[in-house]
Amino acid sequence: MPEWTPLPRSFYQRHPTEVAPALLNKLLVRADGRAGRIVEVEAYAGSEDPAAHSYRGQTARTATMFGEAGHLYVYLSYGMHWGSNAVCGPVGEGWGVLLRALEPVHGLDRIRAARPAIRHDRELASGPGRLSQAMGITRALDGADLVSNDRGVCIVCDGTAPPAVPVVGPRIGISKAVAFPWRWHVPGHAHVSGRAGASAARGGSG
DNA sequence: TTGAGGATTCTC
DNA sequence: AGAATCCTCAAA
Repeated sequence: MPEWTPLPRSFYQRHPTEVAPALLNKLLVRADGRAGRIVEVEAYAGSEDPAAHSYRGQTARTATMFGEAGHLYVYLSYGMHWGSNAVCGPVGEGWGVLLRALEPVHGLDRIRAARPAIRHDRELASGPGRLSQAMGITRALDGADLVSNDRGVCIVCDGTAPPAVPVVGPRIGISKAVAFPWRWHVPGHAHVSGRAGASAARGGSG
């Protein structure tokens, strides 16, 4: 694997609506060699965002979200899937960016082994639950530091810039603040979740 | 102590 | 369209 340096703390110390599009085309990397390019993200913004887990203040579940920027916040979704977020902003705000889809780029053998039932590679990590399963992320990694790489999870830049004009739209799967345009993805990318990714895989225009 | 409601995914 | 599955949190 190439030598990569994790993104600095300062990268995360901004509002999630700035951090989220900046994370597109960065790489999520595990110490065992698994790595994937981030192609879809959503911002969640604490007390200003009714859809955020952190909207009503800190709880046991969301403690990591209210901590230092650059740490991994992992939550259980629908009782069976894990969701992975990068905490951002000042301590105490409860801001974060949900990682929704990856294009696997390294450690494909391990990633496929973690997702034995899939038919196509585009289903390996195209969705927050799939992404976490593909990368071996569970609540056990909640609070891991993506900057110091203390527990074998980090986010790096391999020199690829974020898309100049990302696709922006409403977030997926929420029932509050449904109109906030706080989801971003790489245009025309086959590994984006849902209809957009499938359309891109067929050669659609976006 | 209770129960409604999930930042989803898979199969029919 | 419906099931799977269980933690979280506010208290109708």
